[in-house]
Amino acid sequence: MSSRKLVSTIYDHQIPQTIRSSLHWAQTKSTHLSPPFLPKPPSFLATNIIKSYFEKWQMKEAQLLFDEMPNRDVVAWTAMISGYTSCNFHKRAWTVFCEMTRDSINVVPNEYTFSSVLKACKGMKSHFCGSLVHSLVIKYAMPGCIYVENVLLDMYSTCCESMDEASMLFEEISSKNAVSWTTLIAGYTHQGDGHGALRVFRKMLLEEAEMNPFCISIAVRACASIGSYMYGKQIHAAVVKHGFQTNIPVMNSMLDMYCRCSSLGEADDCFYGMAEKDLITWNTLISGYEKTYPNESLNIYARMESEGIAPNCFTFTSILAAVANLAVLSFGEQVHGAIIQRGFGGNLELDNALIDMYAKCGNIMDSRKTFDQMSSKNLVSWTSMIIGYGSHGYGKEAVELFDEMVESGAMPDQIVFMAVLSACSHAGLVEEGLRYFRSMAGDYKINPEQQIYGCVVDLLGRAGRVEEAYELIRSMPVMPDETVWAVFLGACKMHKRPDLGKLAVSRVLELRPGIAGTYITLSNLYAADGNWVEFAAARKLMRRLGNKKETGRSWVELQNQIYCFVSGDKVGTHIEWVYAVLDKLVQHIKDVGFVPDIDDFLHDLDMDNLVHDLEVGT
DNA sequence: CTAGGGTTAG
Repeated sequence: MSSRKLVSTIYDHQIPQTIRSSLHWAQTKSTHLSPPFLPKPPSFLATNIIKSYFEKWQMKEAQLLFDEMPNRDVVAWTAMISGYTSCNFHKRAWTVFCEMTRDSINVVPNEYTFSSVLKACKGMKSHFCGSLVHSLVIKYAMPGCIYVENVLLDMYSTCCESMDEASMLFEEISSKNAVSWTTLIAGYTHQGDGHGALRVFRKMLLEEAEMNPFCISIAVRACASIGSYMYGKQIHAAVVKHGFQTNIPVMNSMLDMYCRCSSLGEADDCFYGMAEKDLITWNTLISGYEKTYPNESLNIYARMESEGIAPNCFTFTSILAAVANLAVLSFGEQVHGAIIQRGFGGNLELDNALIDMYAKCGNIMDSRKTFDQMSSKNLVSWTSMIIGYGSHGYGKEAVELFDEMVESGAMPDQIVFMAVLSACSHAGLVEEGLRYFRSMAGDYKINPEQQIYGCVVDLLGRAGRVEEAYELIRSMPVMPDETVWAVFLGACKMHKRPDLGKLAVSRVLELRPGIAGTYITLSNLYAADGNWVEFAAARKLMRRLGNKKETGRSWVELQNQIYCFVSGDKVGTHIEWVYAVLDKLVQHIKDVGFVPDIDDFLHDLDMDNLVHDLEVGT
């Protein structure tokens, strides 16, 4: 319906069903006006209709009506700005604001206008627009209004790289309220500075500001982000004290906190203690179990379905991650089917999770198919695909995809560089990898982090260029951490360089003592040298640590059955089939000229037992 | 006509 017709229907009292409710609302608000419809429709009536259009996401209708309003006051303008913002059309909201300022003879923005447009700036992540509005706020002598101050705070928190501007502004607010505190804490948390967030939260407690569920839930989220079980537990006590245990968002973030602090038992307690749960509650538990117990994660999902709760995109991304961890292709395909069936096909995050799932389940073709069919891609999409190629040994494809990504205009980050570097490393594309490494600082002004150095050390090390890898470590602008040395250690081991290897071991032990694997490698280095005294000493040290290297497991999926086995397995379901397949594989790799490295195997099994026998004196 | 919280992917 055109707005002209709409206006005439208002005159004719033929109110369409769609706007009857809002009109009714307007009438009850205007009982002092008699008759209810003035010769010209009062601005507030049209404004309320505009508002109700936006609530139904009917932006065209709202705009049409606004365009035909004879007297557009500040309230109508603000309704347009806030309406577009609430529909996530932030740029459009900004344009409306600009139009409004051009009409400044007839209309002057007020605190409502500034609040709305600042929210749009936040949505656009535009520090430029935001500070422009800030200057207008000052010009119109608007500071002092707590609504405007709080949304300015929020805008600076989201649009700035650091929290400096926001916290400065916060200090200047004379009458801070609970919203101001919550906004500041949320700002720190969302920027990944959990410690900063908790510092502010502590200050808030000391100043005895009003405590409410909003603030608690974001503080708990801060605990979760830094993995602080101690603080999380303390805030849990405060939650009980304030009687917030029935608040679902509070308990959801509490649940998430326990999951991220790997206290799944307490997460369970939270979950079962909740009288009321919502979809986020279930999703949080499913995603909490996904990393460590993917099996259990799927069980929880099954329980959720049996209780008649419908999953959403969040649910399915966690489920796909669980399936990817389990690497069970047949299950992954079923989940993919369910996703399409429920109408979640084409969701960006889900497609990214599908790429990852198919790659980890060994079906790189379907990863690529998913990737190609995506209508829009983000960095994660490209990275997932490159990691998939890399782990399948398709270095050339990974490199090509990276170049294609750059051509498409996407801005690479550390992680996607790690992906392409590790793909180069596994495929032996040393020169290509080094070129990418140099381009990071050269073309993209990215300072490589430790993990990038780890990748390049691996790249050189695998290719046998151990000396160059060592030189790279020595030339690093930051102190190499234990992960870099550990990678280097692997290269020393692979290319039989006990001299540099022992150096690497001592660095790893200095920086991160207590990892059994380091001692194993050290002892193997001595074994390769024939130095059995040192070998035994290293093994002894390791045994004293008491922590064992996690057993590596392998499994094959055959006709919808999973057959799981470990090295040296003698028992298991159809273990003889496993060995039959294994024999064929070994024959095949021998045929293509591969010589397996059995050094570790010998030391780990036979020599270790020998040392043990010597120790106990048998 | 205006402000703050909880679950997803590399």
